[in-house]
Amino acid sequence: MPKPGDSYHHGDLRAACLRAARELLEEENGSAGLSLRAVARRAGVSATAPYRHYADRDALVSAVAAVGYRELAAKLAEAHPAPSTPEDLAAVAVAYVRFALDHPALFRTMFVEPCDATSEERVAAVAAIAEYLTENVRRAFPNGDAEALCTAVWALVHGLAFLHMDGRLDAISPDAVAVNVRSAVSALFAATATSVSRPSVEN
Amino acid sequence: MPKPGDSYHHGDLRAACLRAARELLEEENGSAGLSLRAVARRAGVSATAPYRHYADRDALVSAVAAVGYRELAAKLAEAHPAPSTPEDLAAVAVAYVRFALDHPALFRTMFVEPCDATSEERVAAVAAIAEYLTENVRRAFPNGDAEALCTAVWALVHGLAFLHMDGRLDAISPDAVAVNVRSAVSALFAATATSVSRPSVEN
DNA sequence: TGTACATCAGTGAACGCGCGTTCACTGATGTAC
DNA sequence: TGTACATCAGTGAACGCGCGTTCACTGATGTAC
Repeated sequence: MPKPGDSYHHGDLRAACLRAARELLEEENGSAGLSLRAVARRAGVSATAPYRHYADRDALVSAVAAVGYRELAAKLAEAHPAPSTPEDLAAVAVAYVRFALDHPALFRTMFVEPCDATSEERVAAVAAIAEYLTENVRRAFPNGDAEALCTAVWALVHGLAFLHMDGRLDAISPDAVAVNVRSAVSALFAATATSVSRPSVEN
Repeated sequence: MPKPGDSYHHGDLRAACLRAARELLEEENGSAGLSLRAVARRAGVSATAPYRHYADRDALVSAVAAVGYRELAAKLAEAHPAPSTPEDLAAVAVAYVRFALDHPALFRTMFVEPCDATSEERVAAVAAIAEYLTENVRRAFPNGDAEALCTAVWALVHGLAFLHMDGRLDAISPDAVAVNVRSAVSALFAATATSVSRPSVEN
């Protein structure tokens, strides 16, 4: 017996739309936004079918963004399940930038499309990432201002992601990018480690 | 006697298009891209008139982006004409973020629209900013790795700009944003100051 | 100084496009008896 | 187990829109004589 909403005529068109959207974003060459019609076409369904599952284009886009946030969160966790040292955090930072470079169109959709405050799914997904980051930073720097450091780190990796995506920095290979990210992030962590009078092994 | 290309029928429609585009970007509510027709409308001219001055839409957009880069460069220089200390640089960083928040649509056009490598004007304007940043960082940290630090700082302010623009960080007032930026940037500078064995007054 | 002419900036109709969204529909599905 | 029916996912035609771009044009300008 199929799960509710799972296998009607099409067989879970809702999920199929998300998948189609993801595919389109992966292939995306230009900068054109996601279109409902293109998604329907890709899902092999009439242009109006998605309206059975999404109120309008914005609802679809918000849902796609939510998927993206969840995937990003998974990648970060995968980079290090429970980061507790600056080195661990640096690995997470590298994963963040790598995700952006691996899925630029999705990343843009997540962050550039206007934030739909009414999409609970999306809001929850973003909040989950923010919490994850803050929690990890707090663990790595128990005596620091986790809030501020978290903002700085997020901004740093976010900026690196965008600048690299836009070709503003000329690190060609993924490895070079990783080195780049790692050194920038560790500089930031070093600053915090020294500035927040924290018991140091060396001293 | 009018300068060449200055006062034909319209009186420098080329410049008028740029002005119109700027106005549209200032007013921009949504996320819709700049359209040639909208620019023409705004300039009080037929839809096809701009084609006398721009090969196509991309050419116009690239020209607008170039204007934006020049304005940004001016704002940075205005924040501090020749920054030589970390504090001076922090002021420049604040100016960068403020520019983005004051002109979000323009900023997006500058950085999100695909980079047209064939637009000399645009390439030159970007290069000018990169040089300006590197030069200043080099002056402030003569013994540091200016290249790397420059990337980190740029990424940091760029990320802060985008996260703030997208409402991901909840600093409401411009002043709060400035404080935010300043503390993040100075953390980064502090790291560099300590890590690059540089003569310190305190020690 | 006056006239004839070449230049070329701006016009307006037209093209084909993809878009978001509406609407009345149709037909497969699950369910009540 | 078999039939009648209600539900509702997906259809397809249609709407009005703004877009980028083309084309033959027109009419103001600057210039040559």
